[in-house]
Amino acid sequence: MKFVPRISDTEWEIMRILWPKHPLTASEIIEQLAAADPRWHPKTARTLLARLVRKGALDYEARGRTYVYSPLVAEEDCVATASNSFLDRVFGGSLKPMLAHFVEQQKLTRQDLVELEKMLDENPPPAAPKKREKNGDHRH
Amino acid sequence: MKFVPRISDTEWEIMRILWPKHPLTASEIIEQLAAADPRWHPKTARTLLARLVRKGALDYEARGRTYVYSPLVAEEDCVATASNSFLDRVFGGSLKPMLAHFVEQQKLTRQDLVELEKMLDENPPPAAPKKREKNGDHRH
DNA sequence: ACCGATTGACTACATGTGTAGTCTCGACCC
DNA sequence: GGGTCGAGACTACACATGTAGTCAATCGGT
Repeated sequence: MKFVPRISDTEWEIMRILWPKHPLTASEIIEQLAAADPRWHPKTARTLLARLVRKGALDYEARGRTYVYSPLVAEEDCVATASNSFLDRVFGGSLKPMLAHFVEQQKLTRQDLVELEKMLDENPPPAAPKKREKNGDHRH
Repeated sequence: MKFVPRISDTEWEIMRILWPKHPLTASEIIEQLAAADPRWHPKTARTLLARLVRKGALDYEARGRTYVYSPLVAEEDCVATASNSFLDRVFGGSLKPMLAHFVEQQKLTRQDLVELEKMLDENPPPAAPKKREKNGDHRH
């Protein structure tokens, strides 16, 4: 149960830039954000970078006069946390209704299912499957 | 593209009580919430009910001296919205990485996949598949 | 050496969210 | 009929979030 800070919607966009490639300077990050969506304001991005650092999601290191940023938290941990939280919130924690939803939405094709089965073949489940920690204790 | 208000984490817990069975009085709702998690404070629940009404997610009707609440928005619409938003945020909008994630987490068994295929058999995809609206325009 | 551009630091601010308290009034119990 | 209790109305308040502005130092160019 690694610690992952709570990452907000817009903050995710920044993390998803840094996970695949880092370290990056603020301007490099801002450039990528703007490329994906020109509505990004540089100042907004810088604020979010600072917040992510404060939260412990990113770290930076001075390189000359500027900083280069890198993730402090692993993508897979954040993804797992966000997925569990989504699952609990929207589908009461059970996976099958979620999948059923995507099948109904025609987002999921037979081809996808075949590929997933192949993944299972390559990734055989261990004897003792991990159990998921339910209920994210959001109240204090 | 039905309108669905933004529903917060805790508000979801209330919606998920009302969707399967309604109308319900505030006390009935509070009772169910407390049964699931005794940390729920009645006042908190009432505040959320009021907010959901203000947002247009719920409606109420006086029954004697109290109100009975019912959803104004369909569960499937809210689920679809939340799912798309989650998918965009965490997996950049693509379903397969998400499923891959759940397979890796051993949350998804071969049995599940078989059942999904059965669903596909019963629910054959139409000739022209719906396309998903990307990008939730969260900036102003 | 001076000027403008850039960088990070700090500030701002409306709105949303989680959590709950106070206030008022009518209903019900003696 | 007076007290109590529960319902709903309104208020509170800290923290998060999206969005950006101001300020001061500095770097690079001329």
